[in-house]
Amino acid sequence: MFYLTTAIDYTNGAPHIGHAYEKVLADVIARYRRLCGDEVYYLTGVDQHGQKVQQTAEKENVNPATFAQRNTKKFIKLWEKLDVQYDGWAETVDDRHKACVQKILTRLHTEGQIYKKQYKGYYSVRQEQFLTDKERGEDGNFGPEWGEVEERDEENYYFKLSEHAAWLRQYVEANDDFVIPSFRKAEVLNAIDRAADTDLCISRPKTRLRWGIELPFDSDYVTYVWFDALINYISFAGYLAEDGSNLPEFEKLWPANIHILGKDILVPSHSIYWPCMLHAIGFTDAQMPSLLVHGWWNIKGEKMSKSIGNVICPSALAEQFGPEALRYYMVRDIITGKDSNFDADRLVSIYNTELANDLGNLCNRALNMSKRSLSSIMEASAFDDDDCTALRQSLTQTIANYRESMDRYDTSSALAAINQHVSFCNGFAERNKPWELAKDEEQRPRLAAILYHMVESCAQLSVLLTPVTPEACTKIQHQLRLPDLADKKLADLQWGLIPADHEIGKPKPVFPRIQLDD
RNA sequence: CGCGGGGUGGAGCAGCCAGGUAGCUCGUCAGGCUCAUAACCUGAAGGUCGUAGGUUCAAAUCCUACCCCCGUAACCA
Repeated sequence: MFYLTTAIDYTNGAPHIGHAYEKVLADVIARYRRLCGDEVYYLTGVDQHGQKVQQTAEKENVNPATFAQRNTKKFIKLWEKLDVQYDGWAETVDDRHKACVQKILTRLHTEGQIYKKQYKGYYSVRQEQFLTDKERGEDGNFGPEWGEVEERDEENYYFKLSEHAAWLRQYVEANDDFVIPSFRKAEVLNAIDRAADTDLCISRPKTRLRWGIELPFDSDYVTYVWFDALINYISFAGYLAEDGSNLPEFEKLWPANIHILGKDILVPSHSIYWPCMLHAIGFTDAQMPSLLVHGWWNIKGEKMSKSIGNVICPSALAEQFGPEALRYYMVRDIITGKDSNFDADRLVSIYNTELANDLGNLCNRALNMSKRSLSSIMEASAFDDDDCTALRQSLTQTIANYRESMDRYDTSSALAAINQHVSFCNGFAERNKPWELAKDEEQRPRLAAILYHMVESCAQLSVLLTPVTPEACTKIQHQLRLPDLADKKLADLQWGLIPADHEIGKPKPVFPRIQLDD
């Protein structure tokens, strides 16, 4: 079983390109694992609790549940539009999730992992947060942006994070695949040292925050973000689930093969709090998940932000260019783990060259020539030569490279591998000139072999590309009149997917070029 | 003061962890082809791999110092 999750998105606003990237990346990986023949469980969802949601809802004069639900719908709609197919959907308001959270809190409280402590400090009423010395200006006072600042005493509950720091350090040092890519490891180790002597506040008094899960041992408090949001990864996987809860069997899913998340939430939440929480609950080293950390899409070199006003709406892009063009771009023009610049012109350029001109055109010319000179019958031929052998080798190599890259979650080079074979096929056509062979009846066996090699390539490529552009691949398979290709696994990709004397269908461009008007 | 990432032909990037002819896509230029989605194929020009040292037979890749860009600054109760 391959269990993967994404971060759950905060329902305080509408989804942007970063949200879309993460879910599409996860979807591509999930579909790839299915192609490998794995059983896959893909969990994603939304984080609906918290102060921001409560505040924004109040401003709009609706209750937080309604507000959160309204935004949740925007996410669900987008995943439909982008053809993101998940198996489990996590909403933190779900009663099954709440029950799991409360069971865990009860247990840790009973075991003394959670304790109550008083804190005294300066509190900004406007920002609704305590202030530290870092918030002080150069003159030592809190600036006007904080509004009225008052001294407050407040009691809260803390999780004994510090007790797990030593364990975590040795675990992270010993396990290179805990954080992927590995260059993020240093960051995590540094953060562990900083967290070593600090415990984690996990509550808010209801006087300040009502919109959350109540502490099972103190009804004056709700739990704050960590013990709510992070637990979704196990609660919706069936951890401590009641009978009849309609959740998966936890033992089958856990540990998660990968939690996919952005670099912004690696430290401290996912790389420190989460493993320590799991450790506190009793999970062993072998039961720890891996973290696949992706980078950000920047806009013209700048971070995307509402205040700059450069936020990109994935839904509008999907409508303008088509969901598959967007999917392809998002896993092609960024190296998993690193940042990249989002650029609609590049999206169009990459789509037009790689999908329309190269692959789409290859399919189209192969089918069209077969139709014209073979009446669409892929007749058997005994002809073979070095170039045909080279094409078959190229395809074998492409599949191997594709797998190797996908296994590292490097979607960009996996697609590059596909493109390499597409280029080979287009060159193959130029070298063998089937349009000339067709004029000479004596060349018929060679003609049939050349076209077979091209059409067979289209068939195999249509399987390889399925995780990224499922719709288009279905279209190709339909034109080949081989709908069964949709059920093929990678292991089935042996030469000869096209049966001898099989009749293929009519060509129609599957990746129409995108024309920009201006 | 910190921490993380980055500086590679016009543009965008890979390569660096496990040193050994500098690679990819786009763009540019010159040819070719005509089956195809004004597509496709071939060839060419273009880089002292941020700077300065060091290690080595050999460094984009390892070490040291420095410069520049981006992000982040936990815990915030």
